[in-house]
Amino acid sequence: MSIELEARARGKREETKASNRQAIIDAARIVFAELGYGATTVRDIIRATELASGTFYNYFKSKEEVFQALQDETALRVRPRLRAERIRARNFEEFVSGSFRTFFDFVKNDHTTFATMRRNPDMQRVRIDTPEVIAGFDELRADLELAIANGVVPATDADLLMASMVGVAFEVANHLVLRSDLSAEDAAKFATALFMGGVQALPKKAASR
Amino acid sequence: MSIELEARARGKREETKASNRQAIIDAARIVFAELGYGATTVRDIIRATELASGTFYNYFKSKEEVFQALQDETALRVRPRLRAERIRARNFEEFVSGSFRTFFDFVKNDHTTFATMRRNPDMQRVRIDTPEVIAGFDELRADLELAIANGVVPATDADLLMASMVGVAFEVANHLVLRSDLSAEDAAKFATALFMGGVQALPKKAASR
DNA sequence: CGAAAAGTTGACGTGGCGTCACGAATGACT
DNA sequence: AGTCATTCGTGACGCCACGTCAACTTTTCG
Repeated sequence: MSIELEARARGKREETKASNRQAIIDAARIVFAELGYGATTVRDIIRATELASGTFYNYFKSKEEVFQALQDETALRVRPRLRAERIRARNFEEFVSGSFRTFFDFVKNDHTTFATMRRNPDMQRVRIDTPEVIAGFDELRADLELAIANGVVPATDADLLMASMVGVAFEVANHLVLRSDLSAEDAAKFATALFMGGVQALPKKAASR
Repeated sequence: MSIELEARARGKREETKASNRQAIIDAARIVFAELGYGATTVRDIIRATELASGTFYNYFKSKEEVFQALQDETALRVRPRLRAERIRARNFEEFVSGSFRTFFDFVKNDHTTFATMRRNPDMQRVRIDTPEVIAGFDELRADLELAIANGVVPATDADLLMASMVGVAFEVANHLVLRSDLSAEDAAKFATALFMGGVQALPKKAASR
């Protein structure tokens, strides 16, 4: 019923296109999680769908591109939460703690996404900063610049401050996944304290970038 | 002459083994830097040597293993410098600033090593934490635990503190390579200030790990 | 010197890659 | 409803990288 409605609204062509694309992405998520990113081949992904090999290439150029689509899907879920948290913040402490807590909570709960990057032969990590992820970084930098302009944060290099927050977030997130004795809350408290104490001491700079 | 001496001392067998292994590593360094890690194939590396394809597999199982050997070579150069810097430190400020300065100096000067990870299709980063790299992390954590035991640093989670330093170091290093307006010294000053201000505020913890 | 051990070589079977000619499904138009 | 053009799924194909292995060459040792 709803399928028929959609078909009438969008046309059957559009319909199967969307469904094929999603089928590939869903299959890829499973296969990546099972074999690890490095070991997965395009063929593995195709086999996990009911499509022919040629069809894959109508939608994606390579497994890298599928992975990007996955990452973008994830980033699209997290980015608005982070943004909302920062906007809601009435002071810098809430800005920082809200960001870290939201991110770490997400990592703890959405194990699969991070597990993909982790389940790899040996100690190899793959990180792809997709457009959506980069946009998230830019957004954070812009918000930091705003905070600087408002005098909430001492004038310093916003780009480096952003990079530091990102670096700590990702690296601590790894330990969060590996250590069972570490809660998202404790990790967030740690990172927040580090930055709240740290920003006061940062070297002054005229304008950033 | 020196070759003959070495041959007599070590045996010709050992001699060519070492030379073959090094030839592969050297070729790999060039090829990785040229094509990027992801795009490089084992065959590309072999073609850059004068050896047959079968010979490669007498020395390495895959391109991953060659890359690990490269990483280990690099880590082996940096780790002692970092360690020395931390040992020489007479207080925690020197500990932190010495570490960051040494690391960032290395990244700025030894462009090739970091460039390999960077010259990749799109925005894909590959990071392999080899045994040597992990040993470096462990060493840093141990030194931090020592600093805590000596009361130079407030008692906190040494593992998280280590992760934070590593995260900031790597992420800022990326920006260091990309931004022409950023010197190793400025980056080190920034990171040092962040941590010197931050550690004072860190949440207390009984014993770490 | 001669035989055994160690190591090198490149051809080979396997399988993934991306393409493309074909045919089926769709939708536009009458 | 019927015709036609367009879009898209299909899978066989040529190409190349992979890792192996039997034959060959070099080194070692008695």
